[in-house]
Amino acid sequence: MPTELPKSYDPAFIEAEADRVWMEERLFHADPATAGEPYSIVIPPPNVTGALHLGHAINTTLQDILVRVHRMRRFNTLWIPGIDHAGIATQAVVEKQLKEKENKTRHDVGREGLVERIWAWKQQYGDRIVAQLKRLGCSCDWDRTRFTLDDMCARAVRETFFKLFKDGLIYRGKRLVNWDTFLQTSISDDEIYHETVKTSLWHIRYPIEDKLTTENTENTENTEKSTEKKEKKSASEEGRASDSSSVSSVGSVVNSASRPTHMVVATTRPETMLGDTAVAVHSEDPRWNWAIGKFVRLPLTDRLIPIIADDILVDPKFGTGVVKVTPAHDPNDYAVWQRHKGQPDEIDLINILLPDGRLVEDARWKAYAGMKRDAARLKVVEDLKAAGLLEKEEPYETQVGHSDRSKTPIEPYLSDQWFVKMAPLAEPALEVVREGIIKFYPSRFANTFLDWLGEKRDWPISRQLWWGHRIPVWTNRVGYEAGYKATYGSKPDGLAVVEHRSLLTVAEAAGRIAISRTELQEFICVRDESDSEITEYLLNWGYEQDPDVLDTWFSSALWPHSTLGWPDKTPDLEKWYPTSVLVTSRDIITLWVARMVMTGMYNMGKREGEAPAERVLSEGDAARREPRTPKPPHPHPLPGGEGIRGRSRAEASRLGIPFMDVHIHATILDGKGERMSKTKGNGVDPVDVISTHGADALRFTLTQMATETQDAKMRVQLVCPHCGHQFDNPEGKAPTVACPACKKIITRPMSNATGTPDAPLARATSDRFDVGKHFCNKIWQVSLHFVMANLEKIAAEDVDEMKWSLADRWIVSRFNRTLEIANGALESYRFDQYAKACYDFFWGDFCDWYVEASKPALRDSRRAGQTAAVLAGVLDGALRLMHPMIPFITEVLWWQLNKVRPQRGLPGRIECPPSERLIKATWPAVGSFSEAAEFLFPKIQEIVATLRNIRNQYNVSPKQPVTVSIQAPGDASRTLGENRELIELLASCKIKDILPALPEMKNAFHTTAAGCDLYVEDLVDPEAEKKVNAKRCDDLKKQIAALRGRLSNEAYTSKAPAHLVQQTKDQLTDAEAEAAKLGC
RNA sequence: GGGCGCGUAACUCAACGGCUAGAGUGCAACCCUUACAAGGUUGAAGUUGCUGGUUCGAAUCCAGUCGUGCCCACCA
Repeated sequence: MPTELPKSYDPAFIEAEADRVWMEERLFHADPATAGEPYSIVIPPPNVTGALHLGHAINTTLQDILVRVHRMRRFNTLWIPGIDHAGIATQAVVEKQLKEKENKTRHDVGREGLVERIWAWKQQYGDRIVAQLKRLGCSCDWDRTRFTLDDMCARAVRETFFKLFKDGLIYRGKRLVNWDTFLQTSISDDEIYHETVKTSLWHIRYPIEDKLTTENTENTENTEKSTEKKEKKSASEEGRASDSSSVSSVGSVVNSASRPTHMVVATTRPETMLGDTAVAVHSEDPRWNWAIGKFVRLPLTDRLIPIIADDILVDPKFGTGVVKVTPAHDPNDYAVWQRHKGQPDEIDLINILLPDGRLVEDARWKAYAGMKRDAARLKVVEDLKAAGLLEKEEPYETQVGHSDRSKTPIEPYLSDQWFVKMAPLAEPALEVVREGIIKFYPSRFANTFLDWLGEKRDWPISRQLWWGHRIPVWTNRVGYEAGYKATYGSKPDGLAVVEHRSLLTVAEAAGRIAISRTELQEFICVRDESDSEITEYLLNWGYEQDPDVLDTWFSSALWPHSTLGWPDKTPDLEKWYPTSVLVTSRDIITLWVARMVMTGMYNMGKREGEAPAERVLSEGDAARREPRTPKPPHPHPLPGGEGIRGRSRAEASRLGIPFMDVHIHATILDGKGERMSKTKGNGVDPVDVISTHGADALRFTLTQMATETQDAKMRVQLVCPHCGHQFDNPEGKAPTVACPACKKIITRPMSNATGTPDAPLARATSDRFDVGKHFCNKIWQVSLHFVMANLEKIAAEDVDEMKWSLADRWIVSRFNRTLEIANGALESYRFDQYAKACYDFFWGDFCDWYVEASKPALRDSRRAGQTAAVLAGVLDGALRLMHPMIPFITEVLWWQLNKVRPQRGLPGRIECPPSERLIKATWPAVGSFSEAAEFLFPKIQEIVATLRNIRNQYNVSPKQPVTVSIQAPGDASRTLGENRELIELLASCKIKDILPALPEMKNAFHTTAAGCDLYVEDLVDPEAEKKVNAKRCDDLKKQIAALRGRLSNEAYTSKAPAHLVQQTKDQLTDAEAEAAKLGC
């Protein structure tokens, strides 16, 4: 470090210095062998797709605060950083780039080629993210940086998949995916945008037939199995239908003569009727419930499909009350199919589309086979018209989902996917949150978790992508024989097949593979990626690895234990799992938090014997259980050495839960109240803010904004790269704008914009961060140029509290009070309160009052020594207190303080054990208070404020001292007398007398403060006096009236707490006394 | 449609059911006072969205209502 620190606050210098030392001395590095209770956090891994924005900045700042506090509290603290590979988003970005730069598709470069390119891209952008985190001051253990697609995570993924597969929790099933018929791939929900499309709503007649005709025409159905089912079904439905008509309410029985002969359904996609397998009505709709169990003849196909009841799908008040059901091509209808599956009224599922959007070749709709969707739609409508089955066609506007990538309409498309069964995994996860073993802060977010997980919807985990963890399942898609023949040139004989089977059995028993079979296929999950013996063998037998990859959340779900080395029993895992807290934003409670709890418990839970993952809470648990909604604690100290929480770590460890607390923090919004995101282009790069305000200012401001309920809105401004002018970011999405000051063109910092020589890239920032910058400046100035400058001049002497002034005792007590508030705030994740406590203390108490009070004392050789000691002790404590929030400035000031005054500390009040580096210093302990000083000093503040007020009212020049006499009751006059000099300095006045009784003061301005009479000489102006005092009198009168009213209310005096009643009485006495003095 | 929030000074936000509802910014006046003009002192600024209820007492709790935001499900 250079010997000379810059005179003015220079964040860039400070950040570089502190960062260099922290890195050189590896002070973020954690070692499991070190002593201390474990404290650990895993970072929510940012997506590698883009640069970080302020949302990430608040998230990581809060984590860093917790990490640094615990490091100072002597926990063995680890913060693991990392990045998420972000499946589809990343692949899409690279594919887009490929198209733009080389005009190639992914098929041109092939699977390996594409993945290689994505890795290269990842390297660049991953490094950028890490660099951003470092600039923010995140004290992550960079040696442990993980990536969700690195080898370590891959092993955990592989092992988890294998376990789930073996336990029968992974299965193959059909699912409706969002299918892009142009790119022929499924896409995620996030990549769909909805567009309003003008189309028609077609009303189609479906003729009703009863059961008799059914059996005659059933032959048109193709599979023998379904005929069999249908007959059974029809019979049972018949029973049910008659049941319902006899049971249901008035109006359900309709005269059969009036019954219609057809049903009318409305649709915007008429071609899908070819895949209809039912029509649904509401079971209590009197218009239709008589028809449940009967059939309709599906036009154009001549198929009979059942009329079923589905009260979830059908809203009887909407439209005709009849809904066509096309399970293979509509998500709601698919849900109907699922609901009725295995029930007596089970229905079929018919796919009519090919991956390219043409209609499947099928005897049932020969006329349309091979046609494109839109052509088929036209022809279906035409044919219905011709058949007289089109009731009407009306214009209609609807929202149609489009693929963001091909801009073509999405088709819901049925395909084979892998799923994880949720029920067995979800139940234990629900339990630990219900029981408060995992706690949410704020607590209301537990509901989000519970509601979502409570649905236990199976989790589709396969994605038709190339970027991700490939599904480790090999399938004999082509049958053994063909594959075997392709490899060995002949069909396998019986012996070979038997040998093959037994080899598989042996491998399965050895835990190398797991097998599941359907009638048509065999699925083999290979446990170890490096087990090439098995995989080569399988390939030779004609097995193929599933081409899909896993949902990116599958690897994220394992993050807390995979990053610590699981499945190995590493020292890291032993030491730091479960992690202490998860800090994240509310939008991924379901996608991420819930899944981490499930997989954590599944992989890490210690099951005794055969006991299932579910557990029964013991009595001990119940005793330890705390109320679900704890009130934010008022100042109280952190519990001693047993962690920031009182819950048992051992229990959490046994259950395998990934973290004990979940803190959901506020969301950062732009000036319009919209969430910051890359695609919207309203994200602000924290590094830009660091360049304009400094990292500490950024962190302080974000901490202050981290309230419990309110999201943080901030107006975004651009900094012109030409002239430095700062102006509001104009609305709209134009990539460039003109600077209002110099009129030159600049590029807006949107997504990955880089700017051009003509239009350089602007920085985005916000004047909301001024608070932090001003605060840091204040800290710098007072610490370096006042406190330390004085400490250099004044020799250290032993602390002797007997020599302390009122102000000395007061500031030390205030420090401890602040520390107590900060501890309570941090314990309940109320970061805003922590920031406010620091700010109020440092600026409001220390700078505004104590520093001023110390000035006369520092000039007095008898008092200078003690005052210097108090200044040093308080500054020491304050730097420790604020370091987690604003680490750079406090660290650099700390070094200087060490030089200037290496030994400091106020025994029993503020202990200051020395430390070379602040990051390694201890967190202060709450020392004892001075109640008397905290009572008396504010009286002086009040008198000073009143005198200042009078000066301003009278427009007295600051250079012109006024003469003041104070009449104060006995004790008070002694205290005031001791602080005469202080009052004189702060109020710029000259005090003549401070006495219990003053002679009559005729030529003086009279007012009151803190129960004393103040007389300001030479300011005699009855009008002005009246004006100044009139307002005070008004207030007093109102107050007296209110207090009297309260006391005369018997309900109040009898029901309100005694201390409040007493307080009211005291206030009344004081107010009346003051009113009397002022002659109100 | 379901769920969760929010509505307090011109702006951004605080405020365990209990002192005259606070702070920062902005605004006004005065001050380059020997740490700091990125500063200091003082001041103005509020029917706590609206209506009703519970209570000795409501910004706070309850009901309704209007406005607004987010998440989820989305209409044949």
